[in-house]
Amino acid sequence: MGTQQSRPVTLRTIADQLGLHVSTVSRVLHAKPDESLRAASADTVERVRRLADELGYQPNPHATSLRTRRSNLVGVLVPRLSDIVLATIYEGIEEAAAEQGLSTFVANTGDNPEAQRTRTKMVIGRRVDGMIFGDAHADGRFLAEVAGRGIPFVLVSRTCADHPSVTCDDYLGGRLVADHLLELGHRDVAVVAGEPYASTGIDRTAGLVDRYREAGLPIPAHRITHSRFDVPGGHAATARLLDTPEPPTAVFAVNDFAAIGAIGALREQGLRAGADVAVVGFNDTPLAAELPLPLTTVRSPMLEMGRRGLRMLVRLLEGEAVESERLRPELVVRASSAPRP
Amino acid sequence: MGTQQSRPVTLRTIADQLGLHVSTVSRVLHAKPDESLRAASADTVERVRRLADELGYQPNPHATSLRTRRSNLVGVLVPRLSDIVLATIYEGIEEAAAEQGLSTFVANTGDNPEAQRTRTKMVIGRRVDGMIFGDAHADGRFLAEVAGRGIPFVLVSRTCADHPSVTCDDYLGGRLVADHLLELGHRDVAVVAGEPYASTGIDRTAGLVDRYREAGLPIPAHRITHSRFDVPGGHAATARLLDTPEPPTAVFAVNDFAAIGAIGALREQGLRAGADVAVVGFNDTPLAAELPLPLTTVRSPMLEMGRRGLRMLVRLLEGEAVESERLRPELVVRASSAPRP
DNA sequence: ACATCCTACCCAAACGATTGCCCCAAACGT
DNA sequence: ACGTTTGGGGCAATCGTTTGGGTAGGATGT
Repeated sequence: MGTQQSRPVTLRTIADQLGLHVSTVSRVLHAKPDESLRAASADTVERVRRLADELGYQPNPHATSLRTRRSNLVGVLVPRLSDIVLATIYEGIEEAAAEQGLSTFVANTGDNPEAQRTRTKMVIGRRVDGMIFGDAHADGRFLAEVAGRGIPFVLVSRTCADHPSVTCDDYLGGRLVADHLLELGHRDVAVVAGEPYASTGIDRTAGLVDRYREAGLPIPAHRITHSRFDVPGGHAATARLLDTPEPPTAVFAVNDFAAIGAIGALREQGLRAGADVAVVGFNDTPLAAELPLPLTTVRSPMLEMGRRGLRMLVRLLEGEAVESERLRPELVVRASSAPRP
Repeated sequence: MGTQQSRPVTLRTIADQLGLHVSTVSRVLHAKPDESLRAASADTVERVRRLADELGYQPNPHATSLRTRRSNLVGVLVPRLSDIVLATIYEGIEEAAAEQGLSTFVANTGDNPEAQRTRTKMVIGRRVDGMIFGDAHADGRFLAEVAGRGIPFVLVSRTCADHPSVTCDDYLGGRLVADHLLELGHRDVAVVAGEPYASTGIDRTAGLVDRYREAGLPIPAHRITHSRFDVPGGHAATARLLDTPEPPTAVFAVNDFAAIGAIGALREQGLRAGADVAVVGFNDTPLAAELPLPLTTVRSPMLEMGRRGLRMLVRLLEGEAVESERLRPELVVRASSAPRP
């Protein structure tokens, strides 16, 4: 824990106490084993190390960053941390960052372009080494700007153009859902497709739509509607989808929360989710399994996505060429998806 | 947006370009109106300002921090960001921090004392000006250590000893629940009390228990059981509570997620939440209103708690004396709390 | 005409760590 | 015996800001 209370211990504290020069102490403490051997005698190395942790020495990161032009900081932008999906991804990022000795700044942008700009500027002002965006918009304008300014970054959760990203294979996820619903006999499915600018929703929808088309059952446009990624969003969207002479026999919501909203909307119309209408979500958030009506959903490796995203950024910062990763989703069948009535 | 791409623009860039000394530029850019007037002529001030934002100058925070020994950084520790309650509180913190020109580091500790120690150390190593703990443990040992080291901090969500904190008035919240259940005629209520080290659960429980005692209906010890603050935790705890000859007619779970778990456990026993057994949660998370069985709960001002927590820390850093704040909870009655059958 | 006071700046020393270069002494080679 | 290497460290500049002191030249006061 270090015995110091007021005076911060610096390299000089140690150097003076040992009659050495700060540069020597710096080399001893900083360099890897191979280096420190030629920096000082084994005996000196030992004395320096011992005193350093006796005093609880911790290098001043501001001084280091100033000198090295490397902050060991990364900025993370997400739509909302109170969305458990992004929160979990961020947990992965933070975990991996800590392992690498990096720290992260995270900020919400609410998917608002202006906030994206101002928050990015703030974060860059803090001299981060790189950034991770969890709120990429399909139109890619903002990210093009950032790339143009030479800031290294990677994307998580959503893809955009060919910026490096770590995502779930959302398209495949959509296909898995289609396979499942086809198998259950559903010929008429509606999609709560999420925000139109999010690749997650776009790709999940595309996967399902393509698979249905391949099965000879093209999904008409009026069966697809956009929505927010939350409960009220899913509720409203589903209400719209049900406002038709013949309601669909299955609803695919591209997000678990939207799916919960969908269940609510169904109930409101006197339809029983899981019996009259199959409902499938996406992400397998912890709640899905524990709902009164356990939710069929697609598990996406959120924590892993965050971890890999950070490691990809690190490789990028080291100058390596990186390639986008697409993680494998997995269908989890539960009670909410019933066979076609 | 700044026209620079590679060479960072510093005070010197501006000074050289204007034939001034960096110190002059620094004063012009840094000081408040009253100061900058005596730092340079109105004309010079104007030229400096114009060039600064033409070049998109952003002060290097590492240099500033090194010099001033103030980092404008605050560290935040929470049990888990993927818990929506803490995530929301953190959003409030981050929001308020941004308004004050501060940045935050946030880390999960999982309520694990060792993680609390190592993460705190990391954060302090980053030279934060102060900290906010959302994971205080009732036993206060760790926080006493931190206080002993002279790190300024405040608590949010949970209280501990007399460290300054911003919390919901959890005790009152518990009483509100008791009032409600008493009014409904419930004479036999069980409590899913959360983690034993969290003041939230402790106080909410105490509020309910005290009120019931005052009503002449003391709650026996076997009606109270601890649990994790999540769905499986609430499920398991409720299962234990139901494993008795005469099940209670109402269950108070000190957290919405635990309440959802409780509803599941009831169903498993063939009991209908909201009909056979009243269920009340706490926090009024966005889900509560949207559940298949809308949940009676107590609204706690989570975002506001975060915002106030940060502002309290700022006051503390400015040397003001601060006093703990207890925010008002509000009972929200929904379908899950039925009158006693 | 002299001291005095502003005005509008400049100087230089920090803050703490990193790093290319230099240097001294002992050891070594031939 | 003398030049060369090597082991063990010291020197000093540098990163970008802040801030407690100057100081030169003009205006002001008497």
